[in-house]
Amino acid sequence: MTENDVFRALADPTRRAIFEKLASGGMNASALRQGMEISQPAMSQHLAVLRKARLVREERQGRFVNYEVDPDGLALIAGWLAKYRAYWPARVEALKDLLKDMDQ
Amino acid sequence: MTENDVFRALADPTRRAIFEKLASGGMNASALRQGMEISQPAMSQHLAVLRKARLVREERQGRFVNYEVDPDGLALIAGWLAKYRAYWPARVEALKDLLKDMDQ
DNA sequence: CAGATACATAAGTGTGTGCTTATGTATCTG
DNA sequence: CAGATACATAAGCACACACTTATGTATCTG
Repeated sequence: MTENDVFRALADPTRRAIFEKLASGGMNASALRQGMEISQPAMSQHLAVLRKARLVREERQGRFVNYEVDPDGLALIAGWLAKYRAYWPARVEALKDLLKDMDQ
Repeated sequence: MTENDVFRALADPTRRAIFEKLASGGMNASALRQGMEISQPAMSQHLAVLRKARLVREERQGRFVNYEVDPDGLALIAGWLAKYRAYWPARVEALKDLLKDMDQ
């Protein structure tokens, strides 16, 4: 898992769609394919790229492999972005509100 | 400028290096090349990609073209990341501190 | 105006990427 | 054990990408 792995993984729209789907709840590779018009090998290859970037992690459950979001990859992006936070001051207040919400 | 433009622009390590250099202060294309072992056309092409992604914007000054960070591209990444903020709760407090600092 | 400087664009090339088809591996079921 | 199911991996192919060399365009200077 390198910075390059993460950015390259997110550079593909299909992979971002897969990631987004997983963000709404973990599921196995077959379930991920539902409504996505993508072949089984293509999905498997995309998941391998996302795994290498630690954007996703697997957990084998018998015959199935359950996938879920791995926070590590996201954290790397967040860290990268934080370095340039000086450039989006207008959005600071909005972000603060978001964080306030996260406290429940 | 689309989400795809931004992620694809950041997928290249040379472009991230260019962006990072610009983040420490605007400069022209020739100055950007200093210490970067990159040809003039390659730099120009990378800057075109970053421009299309609105990660960078230009301002012609006579014979020179001054480049600087454009917040719009960064904001798009920040927005994308915000959708998945539920996955890095451990870093919320740290982020809050960062935002507090930004208030000066 | 002529040359130099700063940058952009065009065209060509090797390599990487995302797909395909085919096959392999692991687990479950009868 | 045999077949089915879930997924991974291998190999090949078309296309995108990052580079190169060559040339174009705009601005400055003498």
